[in-house]
Amino acid sequence: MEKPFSDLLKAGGQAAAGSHGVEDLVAVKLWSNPCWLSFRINFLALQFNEPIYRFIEKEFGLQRPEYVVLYSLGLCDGLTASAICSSSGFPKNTISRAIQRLIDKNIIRREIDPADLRSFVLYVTDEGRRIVDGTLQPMVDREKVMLSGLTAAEQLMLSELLAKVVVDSPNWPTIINSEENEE
Amino acid sequence: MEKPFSDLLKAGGQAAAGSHGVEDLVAVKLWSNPCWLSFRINFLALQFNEPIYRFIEKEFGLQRPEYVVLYSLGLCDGLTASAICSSSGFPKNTISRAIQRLIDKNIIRREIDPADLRSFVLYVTDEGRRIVDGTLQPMVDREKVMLSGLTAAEQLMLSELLAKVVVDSPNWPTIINSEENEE
DNA sequence: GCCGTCAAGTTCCATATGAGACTAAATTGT
DNA sequence: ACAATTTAGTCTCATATGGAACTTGACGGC
Repeated sequence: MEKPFSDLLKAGGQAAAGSHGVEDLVAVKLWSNPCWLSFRINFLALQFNEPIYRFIEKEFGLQRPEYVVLYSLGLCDGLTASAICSSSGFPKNTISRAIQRLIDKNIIRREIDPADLRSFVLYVTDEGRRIVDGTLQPMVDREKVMLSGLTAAEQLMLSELLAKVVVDSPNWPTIINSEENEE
Repeated sequence: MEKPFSDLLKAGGQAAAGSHGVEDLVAVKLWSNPCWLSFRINFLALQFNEPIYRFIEKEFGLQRPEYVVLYSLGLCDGLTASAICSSSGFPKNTISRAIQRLIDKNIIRREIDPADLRSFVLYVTDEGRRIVDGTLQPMVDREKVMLSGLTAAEQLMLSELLAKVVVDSPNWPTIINSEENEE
């Protein structure tokens, strides 16, 4: 009887890794988990987000949705709220609130879009730019730390594989088909 | 002047990928983002979690922390609350509440740990097992969909690389060093 | 064996969060 | 050109969430 491919996948890298250090239940979730991808992804997301957002909150008094808005504008000034929503996955009322607060704090400013009177175009202020600049380094450093167990070639490979999956995402269904669709 | 390695990393796979399909701002966050890792990881975590937890909520009436507890016990029966906390990253009061609700719904049961009267050992009931069985397939399917853009070899490579990073995680500092430590 | 410290869970409470209703502007069809 | 539909953003409200204080049991030193 042959080992199915799914077993290979979930145990991927176990032999090479050994098991020093990592906690018992984490080890189980790593190596004996039919949903290996989601555990690994969620675990790593948490390892990044938790310290970073704790730092940003403490140092600059911004909570996560606020920082998401600011960071998006830092990458690409002049966005609308809805663009930020759909690229970040936060619901629009959460983003709307975050934008209000950032405006109140004078971290971003808002202009009416003459082309569409329903929407607003958002810009980072000098104060906002200062905050982005103050957070970028810790974030980049955190990523460096998290990647430090991989060789340069492995990092590049990981980057490429993840990007490939993200690029493929528009092809995925968003709805999970339950047994029957009633009505 | 040479292209620094960090630029290579963040643009990893761009040439191969093309840019069809993926939304404008997502494309920016993919290819022009100093924090490429955290964006990709968070984006993919969301793409998995959102539909799955929506489904579980609708179909079984469990919210995320409740399901996290149940899933953990499904992998490894007889855990304590604190073990689930530290492997999942949820705070202990959230996990405590989730456990209470699962007990009320007769999805798990709790026994006193004779070795430590402070803690309880948790077990999945038949009803709980039924729920785990009912959710596993959709979760595995969702992962399959998300990975369908990669070849089998690439999937294995991704699995190994992510595992390697997770295994390395005990070596990372949890605290971000701000400029100065007051007091 | 007793005291100070630590660890497991629970409770309290202020706050963040998101579903859904709502307003107003754009767009589409006829 | 006007109704019908869609889209941007806001508001209301019930609920989920996590920090911090708290309770109880374990453990280590003397």
